[in-house]
Parts: sequence; C-alpha cells; structure tokens
Amino acid sequence: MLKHQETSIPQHRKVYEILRSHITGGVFGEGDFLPSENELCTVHHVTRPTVRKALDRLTNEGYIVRHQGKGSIVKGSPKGVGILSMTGTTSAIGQDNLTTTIIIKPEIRTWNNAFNFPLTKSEIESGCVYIERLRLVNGKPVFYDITMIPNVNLPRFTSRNFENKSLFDILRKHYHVEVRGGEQQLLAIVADEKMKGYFNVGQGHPILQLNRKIETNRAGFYIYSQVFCNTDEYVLYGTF
Amino acid sequence: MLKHQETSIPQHRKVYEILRSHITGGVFGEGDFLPSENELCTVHHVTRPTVRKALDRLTNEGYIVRHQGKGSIVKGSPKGVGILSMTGTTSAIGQDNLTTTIIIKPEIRTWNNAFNFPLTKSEIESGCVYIERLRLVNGKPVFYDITMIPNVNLPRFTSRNFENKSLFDILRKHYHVEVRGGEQQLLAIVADEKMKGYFNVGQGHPILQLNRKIETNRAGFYIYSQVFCNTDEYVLYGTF
DNA sequence: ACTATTTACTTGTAAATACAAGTGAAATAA
DNA sequence: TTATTTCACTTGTATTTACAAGTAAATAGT
Repeated sequence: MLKHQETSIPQHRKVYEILRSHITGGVFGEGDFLPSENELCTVHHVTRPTVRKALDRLTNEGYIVRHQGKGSIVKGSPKGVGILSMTGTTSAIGQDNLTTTIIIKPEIRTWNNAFNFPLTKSEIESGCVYIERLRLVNGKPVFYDITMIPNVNLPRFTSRNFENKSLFDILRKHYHVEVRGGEQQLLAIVADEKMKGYFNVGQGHPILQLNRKIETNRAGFYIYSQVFCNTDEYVLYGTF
Repeated sequence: MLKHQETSIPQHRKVYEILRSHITGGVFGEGDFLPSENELCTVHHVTRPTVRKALDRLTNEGYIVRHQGKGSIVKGSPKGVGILSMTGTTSAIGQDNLTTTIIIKPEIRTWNNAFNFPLTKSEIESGCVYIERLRLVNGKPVFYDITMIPNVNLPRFTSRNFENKSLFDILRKHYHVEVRGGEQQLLAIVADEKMKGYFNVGQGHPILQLNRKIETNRAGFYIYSQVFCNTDEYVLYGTF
C-alpha cells in the first residue's frame, strides 16, 4: 500500500471533504444512511479509525448523527452553521433566494481598527481589502455587511466577482483559506439614516448588529466583518 | 489491568471531564501548558488514543489549543459558550457581577407552544415549569428571560432556590441533565411597555431577542427559553 | 401464528505499535 | 563566540487487533 503521496493532506481529512461535499451536494439527502464504516474503509482504502475520525468531524459539525447498531444518518447541511456559528450569510439562508448587490467593490484601504477589534501592527501596515454588500432574500434587503480582509497574499482578489457568491467559498477554493472559528459581538440598535435607506424602513426601526473577528487556518490571518440585519421578516436562525 | 468497571462511562469521557473541571476550576489557567499526552496516559492509566480523544473534545469546545511539537495550551473557559452557543447567561458573563431577581417563581403551567417552537403531544400533556427572571450585571438590568421546562421527572424542582444560580448547573448536578446543543432564533425588536419598566429605558429602545430550544442528554427532553437583552452597555459576546 | 433466540450486521471503546513532523534546547563544529 | 547539527520531546497520522453493545432480521421452538 502507498503511504500518502501527493499533497500530504491527511487521509481522514480527504474522506471528510468527500463525504461533506456529497452531503452538501445532494448525493446523500436528509434521512439517508451513509455507507457503513467498513464500506467506507474499503471504498477509500483506509482503516476504521481513519474513517471514524472523518465521521467524528461530520458529527461535530452537525452533518450527520450516528446510532450504535444502526448506522450514520444524514442530518443535512447544518443551516444554523450560518451566520451565528461559522461562515457567512450565504449558508445561513441557503443559496437559493439570496442575491447580492455590491455597494462598494473590493478596494484597498488603510485601516487602524476593525469594528472595536484591535489590529496588530502587521495588519495595519498591510492595509485591507474593503467590501460593502447588500444581501437580499427574495428581493427584500435583509443583510448589509462590511467586510475587511488584510491585504496579504491574495493575488487578483480585488478583481474577482462577488455577486451571488459566498466570500468564504472563494477564499476556501482559490486561496485555501478556511474558517476555523472566531468571536463576535451582538447588539440591537436603531436604524440610522443609511440603514433606513438600504432596508427601506422608517424611523426607529430595530436592527441586529454583529461584529465578528473570524479566525482562519492561516496563522495571524483574521477576517473582520460587520453585519446589520433587518429581522422584520427573516430572523437569524442557528444551531449550536 | 481492569477492564472498565464501575459505571461503564468511557475512559476518554472521564479524562475529558477531569481535565475540563481542572480548566474551569482554575487548576490550569489561561496560557498554561497541559501535561503532555504521554504524561496524561500514565496519570490516568489509559493509552494515547484515549487521551487524544479527550483532548480532541476539549479542542473542539475551545478549552485548549494544540501545537505540534510544543504541547496543549489552555485557552480558558470558552466565554462565548455562554448565551450564543451553549449554556446560559451565567457562563456568558462570568458569575462575578451577575445577580438574579426572580419575577415569577417556578410554577407548574399548561402550555401549547413555546416561543414559536412546536411541542409534542407528550410535552403538552406534561405541562411545564415556568420561570421568569431578571438578570442584573453590576446592578443594571441587562437580561430578562422566560424559561419553560417540561414537568417530567424533576422532583422538588419548583422548590429549589434559583437566586444567583445557574439553572443549567442545577439541572446538571441534581438531575443529570446536560445540555447537548440546540437551535435559536435571533431578532431585534423595540421595547414594549413591560420591557421599558424592567430595563428602565425609554420609548423605542432596541432590544435583542433570543428564542431557544435546547437539547439535552435526555432523549426528547428540551428546554425552551426566551431571552431579552438590553445591549446598551453590555453587548453579547461569543466565540464559535 | 406467535414468541424467543440466534445471527449478522452496525457503531462504540480501547489497546499496542509505528512512524511523521514540528519545536527547542543541548551538543558540536566552524 | 557563533553558527550548525543533533537529539529529545512534543503532537499528528495511520494501521492492526480485539471486544463491547445496540439493532434488526432470520430462524427455531412452542
């Protein structure tokens, strides 16, 4: 048997990625049984502890539930992994009805802080890529977000098209940047003049505000994001 | 060597519980190095895969971070495990400055639904324990929460004292009910007359509202909770 | 026909073993 | 003294082996 050539990506991670893509891609639907651990072993040419490590992660992230004696059942793509616990607004809603309007195209800016989160000297010196977007669910503006990303080692980033695409998917696919976790602040505010225009709401309308500092697999590389939500029709939903 | 007598609680879970309590209890402080995996093996009389499984869970839950070649470093009790991702307000703030006023003492009520979450026939028939509390941070009212718990197999529950205690700690210690996860809705509203009184705020003040359905280790046993937060001075903070 | 048991699956737990790879300090060579 | 190498220690990955325990269908007994 061959050790692990190619890329040095761990086997359990490969198996995880494959199964994950099969779940999100619809190969396995909600309620379906995954192949048994032993079957997955033979298919992917690994042993059971390796398969189990992949399944452990899928379980932790809410993609599957396992039952002793029965098997692993697909729970579906964890909807709430969206805005409240992991990635971005795209996965929070489900890509179907979400459209995006770019208000400020990605541009290089200088910065001194990011939504109350302090920056390192290195981050300040690098400058940032600044983006403002308005996200519409079924044509109704629901999210208005500002994203700031340190301008380091992201070739051709500002020239990419972000319409109707998940920022995190782009970072994942093209730059191998993966979201690891992060911290966030939540608060309720009233809409200011700008918000009133974007969301088409009246005076004193309540708005949900999130300030987020998002960790990635690149050491010291954080993404900063501020999201304003009109929760009139669409509340934020999450699992934990 | 003895197999696994006593309780049939897995070894990796025991090790996890011990290390977790040592971190939350202050035996290991933030930045401290945990004993190496091999040391933990000898101390707890288990093998490395078992220790690693315990450390995996601590890593996932944010108690520690691990660095290849260096060791496992204590990150501290995950603050945000509080209101946004796991337990209750107590752990979200840190028990120090939080005081609690009971507005409606635990009482048995009938119910038909719980904050938009549908109830099973069994849950409706059981009735619920209903509690309303106002939580003050440094003397300032910040949280107002309503909790509803199915009235099944919780002896002497209504006669317990909940002042300045974490509801989840009581459930954990006295009834072996552990929070596993859950789902929640977040939205921004304006304070109604009741809220204005509780929080001592004026007309049109924005309030953060959470509706939560919390899963436990008891199959089919869910805790329902509605929390209103005045985020004027104290924003909600969480990690993920 | 019905019940109890067996049997063949499934996931869960645990150990023993081996090597890869990152870290940092001590030993060594320049 | 300084720079380099070595070495001991850490966590990361992976296999092999074994048994426990839950599930459900097939089977045998009544």
